[in-house]
Amino acid sequence: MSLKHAILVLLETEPSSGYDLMRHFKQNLGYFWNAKHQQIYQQLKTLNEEGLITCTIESQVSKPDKKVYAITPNGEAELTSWISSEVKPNKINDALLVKLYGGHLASKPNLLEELDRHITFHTTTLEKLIQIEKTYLNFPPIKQSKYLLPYLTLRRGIIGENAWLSWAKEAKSAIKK
Amino acid sequence: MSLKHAILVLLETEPSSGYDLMRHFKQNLGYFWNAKHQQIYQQLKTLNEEGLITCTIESQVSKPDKKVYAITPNGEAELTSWISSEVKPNKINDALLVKLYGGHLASKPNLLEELDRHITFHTTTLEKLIQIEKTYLNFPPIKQSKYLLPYLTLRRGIIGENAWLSWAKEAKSAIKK
DNA sequence: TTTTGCATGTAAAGGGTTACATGATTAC
DNA sequence: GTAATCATGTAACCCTTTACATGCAAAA
Repeated sequence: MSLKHAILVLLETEPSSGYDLMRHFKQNLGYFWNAKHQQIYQQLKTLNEEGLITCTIESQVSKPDKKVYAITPNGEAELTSWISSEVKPNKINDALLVKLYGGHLASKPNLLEELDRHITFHTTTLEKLIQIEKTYLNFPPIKQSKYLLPYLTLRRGIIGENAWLSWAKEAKSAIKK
Repeated sequence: MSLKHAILVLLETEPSSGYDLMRHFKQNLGYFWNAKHQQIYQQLKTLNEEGLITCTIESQVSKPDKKVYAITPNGEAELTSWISSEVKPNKINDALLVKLYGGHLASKPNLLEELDRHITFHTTTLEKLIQIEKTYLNFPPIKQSKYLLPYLTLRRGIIGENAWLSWAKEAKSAIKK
């Protein structure tokens, strides 16, 4: 259960609405945490009931009202304790690999097309991450060291996507033969 | 929903009991699909009710009875149709990266210890995969080409774990500074 | 004698997806 | 006029984890 903690981490940086968090997940954190808006709104409700965050309604000009959530001292305590505890290594459930494993039931063109679709997706993701990295590398050294830890998670994305793509290349040429 | 299909893929190769499948998931497929025994037994029950698999009880000497499941023609049809359809790219939810992202709330030694724990885990996984690869590479060419697709999923594991480890190395030395 | 392996499950709770639902504003 | 962006939610269902539950055989 870490959507809870992912949200707390984001709120610890700055108070945000559910919609803000949603964008954050999509843009910045998408390569390591994903959540749908329904899940985020529900989780915010729960965290609010648990007293880990507070809610303030903000009126806006020519835009709907916003519910801005901020972390409470209790929330900070919960987050700090979680951050200091051990996390289990990630569970991997990869449907594409299940497909490949049983790929003798599909046609070769079918498999290659599917691989290409995924290659397109991963290439786009990698390009986005590289763009973000460029921004980071243009920061002055002080700002760079301030954002080192988020940058390292970005590096994980870049290294991971590169590895995925080189695997896909290998797999494609092996299947073609 | 692919535990269903992961099980069908395995049963398509050979009839197995829930316990057999569980071992299979732990040993061979653990780097791309994970499931607990409770989930497997439940899913087998469902698949049986849906008529995608059949169940035969096998008595054994000095061991408990076994329920051996086999795929039915309906199951084969379902599996073939799934294999030929598109799969969504994997959702990534990585708690360790959430922790790192908010790592300013933890101590440096704490972060490094956690990284080391995960490095140990990934190193062990990689070693196991390399052992399996060695076995494959000693197969005669005909057998190699027969098991090419499962081998490619193994390659994904090896390339992925190598990438993870080189990231972790980079992350550790960046944090130490 | 205690642990490991074989073999199977139920029940409750938690986490995540899909479908349904609304409504204003802004840009094309 | 049509699509996208902003903004929030409920309900049903599906998937996964954790806790509880049993029992024999073999090996350490």
